[in-house]
Amino acid sequence: MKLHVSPDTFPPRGHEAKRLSIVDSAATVFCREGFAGANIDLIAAEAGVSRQTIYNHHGDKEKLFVAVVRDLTERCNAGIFATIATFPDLPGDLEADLIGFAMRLNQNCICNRDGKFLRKLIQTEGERYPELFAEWREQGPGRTWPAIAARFARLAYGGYLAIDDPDVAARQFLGLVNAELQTTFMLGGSPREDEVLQSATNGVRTFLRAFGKRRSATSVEKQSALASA
Amino acid sequence: MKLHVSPDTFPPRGHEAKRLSIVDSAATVFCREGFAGANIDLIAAEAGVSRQTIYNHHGDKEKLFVAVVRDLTERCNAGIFATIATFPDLPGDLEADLIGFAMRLNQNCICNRDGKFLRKLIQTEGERYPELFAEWREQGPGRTWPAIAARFARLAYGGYLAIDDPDVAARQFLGLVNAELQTTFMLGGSPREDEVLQSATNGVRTFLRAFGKRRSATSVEKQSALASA
DNA sequence: ACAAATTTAGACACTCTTGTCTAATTCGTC
DNA sequence: GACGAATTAGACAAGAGTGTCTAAATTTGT
Repeated sequence: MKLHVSPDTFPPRGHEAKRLSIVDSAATVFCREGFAGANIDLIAAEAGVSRQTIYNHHGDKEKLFVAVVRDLTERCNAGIFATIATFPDLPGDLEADLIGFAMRLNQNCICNRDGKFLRKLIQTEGERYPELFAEWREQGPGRTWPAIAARFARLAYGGYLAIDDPDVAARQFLGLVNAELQTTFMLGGSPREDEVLQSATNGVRTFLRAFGKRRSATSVEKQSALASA
Repeated sequence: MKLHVSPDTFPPRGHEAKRLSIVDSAATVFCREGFAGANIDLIAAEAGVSRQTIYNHHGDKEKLFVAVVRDLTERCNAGIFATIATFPDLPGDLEADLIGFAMRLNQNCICNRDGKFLRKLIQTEGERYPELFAEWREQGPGRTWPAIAARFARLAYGGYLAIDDPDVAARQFLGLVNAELQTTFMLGGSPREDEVLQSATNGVRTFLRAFGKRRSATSVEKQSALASA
């Protein structure tokens, strides 16, 4: 009698797989509808799970929401630190290397599913859960920005850049590299890869016009415009 | 018949005054609670109006929301264009003048009540009303960004700046000037004035390191690093 | 002061959602 | 194959919110 109608998904694998599936679907729905607009039945349907299972796992709509944010924060942070590890400490072509770094950061941490969702949840529900998002602020920007700043400081110390304040430079790097994506980010969309590349390229070029030394032998051509002053 | 030149002086009671009060309170509540979480009774209470009056004026929760966004877009745009009119076309001290412009833009258009609310509504409900926010995109960034770019182009033509692409430069100017306010913006907060000034100052300095000519006599020191060629 | 228009408070029907409960079914594991 | 744990569908109570309606009170124009 019981006809298990699960058209797209695999049959229930295990206990943890179900938990993951729930948090995943919850993230999707919370982002699309907002906390108040999100519907537990919809989350359950999207996760291919009965409503009761959600309550068994998380107890409460609010607890589920907190679990979603914690999960996203953790995964995003891991991604960012993994990407920071690829920062070019000994650049061959500084411009190309920084563009590559910016692209990895955007594609793997900011424009991907987790990054988009976390950003949206912070924007929409940040004021309602001050302690939760204060935690994000400490764990996220509070740790990643200094880490990026340290890498820029190392480049400056190595003679590749002329930087006064590495913290300011790091924030400005991020601002420049994302300068052309702001509107898309606001509306919750995902920029196409060529848009990301365009923004990163323009951003890095301006960054290097401000902070670059013509030292780094390989990219002499790019610096020539600067030198033509 | 209703052609009265009446001196609609006080806020207390009037037909239009009530309409304004409703839209105002609705903006506050929609921003705080999101569309789904917003409660008509709460809006009515906050506006000092009965629930029925809201339905008389706007007919519908959704129509009320649209009225709020249209209202905010219009007022914000007016503010931005008014501020663009103060752009320094013939700068005395370029750095100081650009910092002043950035401060006016931030304080009067981005960090003020209307700007904060509009930004939040776009972020939270943008995906649910594609046509409404497409309209905003055209009327807002679609018109203000080129206007700012034109001003930068004029500065470049006047020999004050070395800019390749004025549109890119304009977006990067905004990105730099707000680089240190991103986290605060995300969480829906209002940065303190000294934070805004700090970000604007740092942003403009970097902008001028990238695009400035050492022409502008007053800020020679900052350009010296660049000039060390 | 009078009449028309507007606003108000409250009741109301209706829908939707949360979270609980139960009994049947399925899964994991031995 | 069998047993305990997890999952399921469905019904359910309780609460909240929207939008309508009405009769009374208030404001507004003349």
